[in-house]
Amino acid sequence: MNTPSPASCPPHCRDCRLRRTEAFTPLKPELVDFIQSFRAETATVPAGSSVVHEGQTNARLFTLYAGWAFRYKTLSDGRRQILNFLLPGDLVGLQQEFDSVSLHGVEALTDCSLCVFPNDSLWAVFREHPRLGYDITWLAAHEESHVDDNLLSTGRRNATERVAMLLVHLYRRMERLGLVEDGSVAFPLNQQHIADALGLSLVHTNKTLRRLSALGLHELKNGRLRLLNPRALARIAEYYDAAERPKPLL
Amino acid sequence: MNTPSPASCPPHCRDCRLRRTEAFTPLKPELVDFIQSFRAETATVPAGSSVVHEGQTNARLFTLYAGWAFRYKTLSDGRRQILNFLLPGDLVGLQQEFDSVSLHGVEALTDCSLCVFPNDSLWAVFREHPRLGYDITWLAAHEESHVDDNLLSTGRRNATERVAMLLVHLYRRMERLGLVEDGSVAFPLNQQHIADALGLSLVHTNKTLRRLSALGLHELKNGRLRLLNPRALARIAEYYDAAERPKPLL
DNA sequence: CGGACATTTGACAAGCTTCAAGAGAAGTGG
DNA sequence: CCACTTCTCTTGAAGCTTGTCAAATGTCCG
Repeated sequence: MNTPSPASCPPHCRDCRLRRTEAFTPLKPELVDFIQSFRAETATVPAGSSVVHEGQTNARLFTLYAGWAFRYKTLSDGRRQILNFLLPGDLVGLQQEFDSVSLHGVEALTDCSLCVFPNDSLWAVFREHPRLGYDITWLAAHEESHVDDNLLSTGRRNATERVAMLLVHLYRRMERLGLVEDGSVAFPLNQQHIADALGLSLVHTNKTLRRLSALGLHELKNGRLRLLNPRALARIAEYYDAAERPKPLL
Repeated sequence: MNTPSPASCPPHCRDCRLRRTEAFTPLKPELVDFIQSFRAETATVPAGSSVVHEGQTNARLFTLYAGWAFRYKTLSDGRRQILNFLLPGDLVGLQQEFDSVSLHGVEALTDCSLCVFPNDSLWAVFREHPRLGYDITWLAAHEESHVDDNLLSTGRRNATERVAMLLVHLYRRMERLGLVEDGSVAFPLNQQHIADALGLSLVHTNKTLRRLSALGLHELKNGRLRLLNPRALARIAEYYDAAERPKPLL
């Protein structure tokens, strides 16, 4: 076990650790209470396990409370593409609420804690609390924007640019969540994950990572990522820090 | 001018041509009337023109009523990635409603007719008509699923598979809209568009297209696409016809 | 006819993938 | 505590897919 057990969801959403950070928009207490009453259960899943299978029916809607996960799709011969990474506060499973069949899989990278919402109740949320419906749409639009970025990377950036992009992007997201410690962030991906996220082979991913770290741009060690030259990495990736606004949290 | 002027939005949404097709979910007349009252204006834009610039502020939200368009992102040296294609009925501009700055551009491929909605009014829609808010979320989730597919293609499919995917995908979408005529559909993309959508170079796109058409799989002529061997194309692309359900329409 | 633009083709270069194999690191069981 | 296994990381070499360069052909339109 290389990842310590993550914080579990507190029994009361009012005590939610995430809501206290700058990363999320404040919500009226009565709405927080509604979210809690809406929540069907809390759950934990171990690192490496599948949270939602590709093609699974009746997958649940949930918020990732702690830990890392990713969405992915595969082709029949096993080629896998990671679509985006999921960090605490991300809402997962909207697509299957509408489609019944999940078109992508979700896998836990570390042990994860989830706040699980009941099936087929999404319409009730919109009807009773339009504000939350609006927030959900906000989250959906922002997840799409992450996928847009990844598509630009795999389609038009070369290997070096892709790797730089991934490192800066994930570092910034963790930073946003207040999860920088000693100038580094937890980084539970192995090189196969990076390769699958960037549309590269494992070998080429390794060589590209080595080149960047030999240039002194980053350090990846003991499951933690440190950006030694964040400006250079951002320049390579053309990463524009879009002055992230607080996100809604369900 | 190789594309005939598209149908303009009718003055009354109740007369909307799109609503009469199988592709869209029926909506209570009073909601249709609300959408009409919500609509700020109708507009047409000529083929090739920019509808939304990358980085534009205060871009509008609109439904594409007729014609083709696409969303894209570019890098500073001009490399362009097309994120997805927009066909009649698609809702455009949700991301910038939340972000104020548009993170992607939108360009008209053909002359287009748009139903334009006023700025900053999205929250009012959710509040007054949660049903429409729910539908908007549905559309957002589905657009993301298209981008997911494109990311899988550029990340993990080879050139032949990508081209086959694009041809089948766009043909099926047009078919869904009832726009097949004589076994072919309008296809206003040039090879540069195809290349930019698939993350390939123009030259390689050309050679791949030629190979597929030499094999008798498709025919691309006079701005129209005909699938001569749709099963073979679908097999190459691993395209699974997800038995499209009717979509909401705003 | 001339100009602009899209398509097509060939030749060559390069980036990335595949194959192969060794070195570390971490967990398992005797 | 130490072999043993397994998994991840690393490196070199060779080959193939794709990109780049260049130029010809075709098409549309003024």
